[in-house]
Amino acid sequence: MDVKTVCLGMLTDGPASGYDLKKNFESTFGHFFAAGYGSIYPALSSLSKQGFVSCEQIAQEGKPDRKVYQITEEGRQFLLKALENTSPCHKIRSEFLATMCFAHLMQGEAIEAVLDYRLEEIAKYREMFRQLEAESMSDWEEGEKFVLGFGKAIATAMEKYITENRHLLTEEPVAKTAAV
Amino acid sequence: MDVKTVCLGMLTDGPASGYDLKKNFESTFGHFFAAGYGSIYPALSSLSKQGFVSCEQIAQEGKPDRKVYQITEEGRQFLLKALENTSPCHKIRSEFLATMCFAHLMQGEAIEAVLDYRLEEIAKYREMFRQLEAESMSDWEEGEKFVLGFGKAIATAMEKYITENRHLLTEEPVAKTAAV
DNA sequence: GACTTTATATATCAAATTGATATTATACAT
DNA sequence: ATGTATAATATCAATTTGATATATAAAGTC
Repeated sequence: MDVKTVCLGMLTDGPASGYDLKKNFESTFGHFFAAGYGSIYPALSSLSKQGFVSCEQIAQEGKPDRKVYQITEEGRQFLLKALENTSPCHKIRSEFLATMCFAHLMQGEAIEAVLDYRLEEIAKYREMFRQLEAESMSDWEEGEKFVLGFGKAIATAMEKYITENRHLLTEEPVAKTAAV
Repeated sequence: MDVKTVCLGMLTDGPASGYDLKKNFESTFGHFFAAGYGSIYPALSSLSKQGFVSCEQIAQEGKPDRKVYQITEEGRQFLLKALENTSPCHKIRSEFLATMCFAHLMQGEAIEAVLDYRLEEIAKYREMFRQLEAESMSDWEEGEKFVLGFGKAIATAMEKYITENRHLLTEEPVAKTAAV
């Protein structure tokens, strides 16, 4: 599943512009499947060329025309086929974990700073989840609720693990010859 | 932190060829920071041009020359500077979660298949962690142990969440007008 | 004995993606 | 006044992905 397919999926919820989709990516989707303008706009032109979306151009004063995309029947069929893939991947790209693998080359303070930063980021996620639940959860599909819960569960597990195990990285190791 | 920096970090463990580094990415690193030949080889040539690694070319019969790279003092300095970044990111790209967001467009059986596949993948991870611990953990740096533990904790949390919440996606929702 | 897969080793390339930047106008703060 | 946020598009170099090409030996399978 690429950015094109995800955009198509978002359009099943109603017509939207590239700008609208970007907001979608920023608020919720982006936390497990990121995309920027650099991939959204090319995705929409490509979908348009393939006939999977139609585009209505709306003139505006002072701003560029608003291009509102709508999924077509062919687009819907393509999406349903794409969703039949029973082995979608789940990948992590973590500069955080890569950095921690090299902790032995770092100063204790730098390690602490990295861990603190990660905990802050996790706290931000949790706050975001909390707000989403309070504000707009009533009209969500079950799938979206499942995904939000998944995010919460992982965030909790990460926070717990880091808090309980950070001492492994920052305490001075016992000298290996101590027992001799 | 890009592939170049991670390769440099791996070379602090001793000289290695691109092929060797790829094996490293496959066995452990790849599970949180993937890289293929298409990024490893260009990374090594680039590091070589910058003087961060030196290269010894070893002739072999029947096979291409083996190019063994070694980190230089300048490379080590560059790496240490890169590790001073106190806000390394941790990103997820999950076709799995994206698919689940569109579960309402899917057949119940397809949803089950996707969830089962994910659970199988997690089981594979856990088995890999188990093997790594049994085989080669004694000579690991603390950082590597921390990262392995992190992986295990997340895998456990994902498995638990999916098992306990999959019914949300596959059970028929109660009709919304039932209470009327 | 024939055949297939795995391991050794490099390299390249099109396509996708990232992250930043450009453009232009309104509106709201400081 | 000056900066920042919002609305809206678009482009681009650099990076990364995933696949493919090349060539040989060893090991496993039928």
